[in-house]
Amino acid sequence: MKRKSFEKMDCPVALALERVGEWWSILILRDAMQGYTRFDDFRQDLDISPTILTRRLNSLVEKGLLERRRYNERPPRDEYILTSKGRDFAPVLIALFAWGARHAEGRKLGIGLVNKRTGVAADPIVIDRHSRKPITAVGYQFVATKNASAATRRRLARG
Amino acid sequence: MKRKSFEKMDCPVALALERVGEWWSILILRDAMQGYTRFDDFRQDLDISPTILTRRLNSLVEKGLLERRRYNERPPRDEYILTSKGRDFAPVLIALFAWGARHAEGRKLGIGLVNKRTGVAADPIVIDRHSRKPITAVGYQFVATKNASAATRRRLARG
DNA sequence: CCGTATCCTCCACGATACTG
DNA sequence: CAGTATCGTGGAGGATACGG
Repeated sequence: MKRKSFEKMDCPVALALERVGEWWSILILRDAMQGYTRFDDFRQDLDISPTILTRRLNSLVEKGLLERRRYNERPPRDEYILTSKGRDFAPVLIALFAWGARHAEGRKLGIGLVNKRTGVAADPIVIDRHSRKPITAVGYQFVATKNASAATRRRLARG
Repeated sequence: MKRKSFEKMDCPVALALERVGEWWSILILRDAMQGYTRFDDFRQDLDISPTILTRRLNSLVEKGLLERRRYNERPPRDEYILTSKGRDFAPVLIALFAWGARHAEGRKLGIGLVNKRTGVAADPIVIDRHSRKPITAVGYQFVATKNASAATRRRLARG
């Protein structure tokens, strides 16, 4: 049988799960936050089959988390850009990152949130107390890095 | 083909997804944070088939997010309690809650994070700046409520 | 009340090949 | 480079019945 839809549940958590879609979508969003925009970049980074990447990309566009933007007319070339709805998903990724890093038992991960350009590590969870907005994940790399500072490592270990 | 495992990816986000398991697991964790502990409570609240509930519960126990605790010997009765690893997942649920509430287009949800005992609403994302620890979700109800204050509603709408 | 056993269905995902 | 087409599969999830 088809999986029961969470759509009718009166709970934002269930709604969110329903609307994001599938597991791959979350990793695609992660990549998008790092600045990935093109099909083959996603494909290579995720090691995902092109078929399923097409499906997930289309689904994310449909659901309003990504938007397709034509950047070349002949031949037609599209790139996939985060919408504000998609960017709003950053806190979820940050929370997942923190949990995954903290409970990566048996894994020797160099961990850190690193700005790709500057190489500077940031806290995985930083909320501006006044604006109540989380620091956006755009520009930060969610992948594990070998050169995370000891301080960052300690912060992550503490949660 | 079997879905590719995220286990070998060197990214805490992928690891987290792999270790949580399936979609139902996340809703089960949500319920557990509300204080649900027993099989039939989960089953009724989620409207999930008993077969799959058993599977997901066992999986969460295996993965160390829940622990089984016998509370009655004859007949044998178990309840499912969040471990610290499971409790650490609260920020993810809070972030999912916030995102889902904010982007519940076309849904008229009374929204709020409400303490079940006191009925007091809380911010969906509140991080203590000094301890850097998010307020635990235990004791708070993630379900949508009709009586969320206008202020809470506005906070949620702002993100 | 708390599950397990059995059987079934569907779809997310994969492999591969091919096109503008 | 950026996809689509085709075909196949495993496992998550479901229905139902049964048992301690």
